[in-house]
Amino acid sequence: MSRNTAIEALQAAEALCEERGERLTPVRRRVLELVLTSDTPVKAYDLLASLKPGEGSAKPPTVYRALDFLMRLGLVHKVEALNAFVGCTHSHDAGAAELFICTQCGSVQERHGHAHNHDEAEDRHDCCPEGFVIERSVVEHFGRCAACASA
Amino acid sequence: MSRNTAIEALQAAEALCEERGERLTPVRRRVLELVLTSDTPVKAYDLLASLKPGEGSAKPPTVYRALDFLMRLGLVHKVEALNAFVGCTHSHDAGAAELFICTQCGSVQERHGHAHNHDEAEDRHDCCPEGFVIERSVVEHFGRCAACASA
DNA sequence: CCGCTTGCGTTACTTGATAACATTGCGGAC
DNA sequence: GTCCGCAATGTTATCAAGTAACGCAAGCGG
Repeated sequence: MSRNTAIEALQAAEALCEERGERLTPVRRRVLELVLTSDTPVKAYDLLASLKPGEGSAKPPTVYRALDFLMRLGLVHKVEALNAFVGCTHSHDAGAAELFICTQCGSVQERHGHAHNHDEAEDRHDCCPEGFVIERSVVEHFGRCAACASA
Repeated sequence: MSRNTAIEALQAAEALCEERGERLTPVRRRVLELVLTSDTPVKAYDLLASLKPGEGSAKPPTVYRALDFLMRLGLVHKVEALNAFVGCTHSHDAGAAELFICTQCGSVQERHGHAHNHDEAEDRHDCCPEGFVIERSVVEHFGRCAACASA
């Protein structure tokens, strides 16, 4: 993510926390910043390593707690197939996110919508087992982004 | 998966290996059997534990190698969000699998199709970032199956 | 018989994630 | 102001997931 976009996203995150009465503490802010400024998904233990240089502190729970918080607010998403995390700059009330991850350059693009019986339900029941009620969806596409595909 | 379905799937697996010139060795067969006879996704280390009772053998690589083989043949799928594995009884030439996992009873149902630019490409490019070429998709829906939802 | 490939055993280690408990700091009740 | 309680963090320890690297043995082709 570009530096400026990251800064805007950080400010948006502050605003969101303010609005929701949540606290964007230093650790959480730092973790969010690290995720946002990376242009590829970030691993939890890389975050851990990036946090340390200050002192000897920063153990796994620190990172995972921050990530849990950020995910709860929809500020970051986990890429399940990579065990890694990406920043999210979309409005957080959209439907389930759909991720497109380039296996060559590592870039990630996010799209929304495409809900089955999530929101608009509609006539997609031919896609869902009869009676199944979706609560959470994981949709991750791996391939080549436009730039890498044409290279 | 019901006992009989599992037996049929095992026979189908044997046939598939025969046809492809692949070897369904004892370890591989045993792992497939364990995955098929479970009615919920199975964790690698549970498989490991299930394999042991014979002797002291069976270390992680044994299980992961068997699982890699079975995935390569499309006989099992990995549920990325759970780090667990499920058996697959579908014809293996279908498009990307779409999994529906009940968070209450753990049952998994599989559907196919729904390819973006995978096979039929068509007019779904409004769903994909322009120019993105999908190679592999992970689609996992979590919620309540019909039985659990109505309970 | 030789050498190659494939599968498996084994050791050791890295990475991913969480449980459980101690500590701190802030805000409200009084 | 003091005390209580809670949310966040620190800390220790451990479990779970996955892989690298090496060696051996069986099968097969020449």
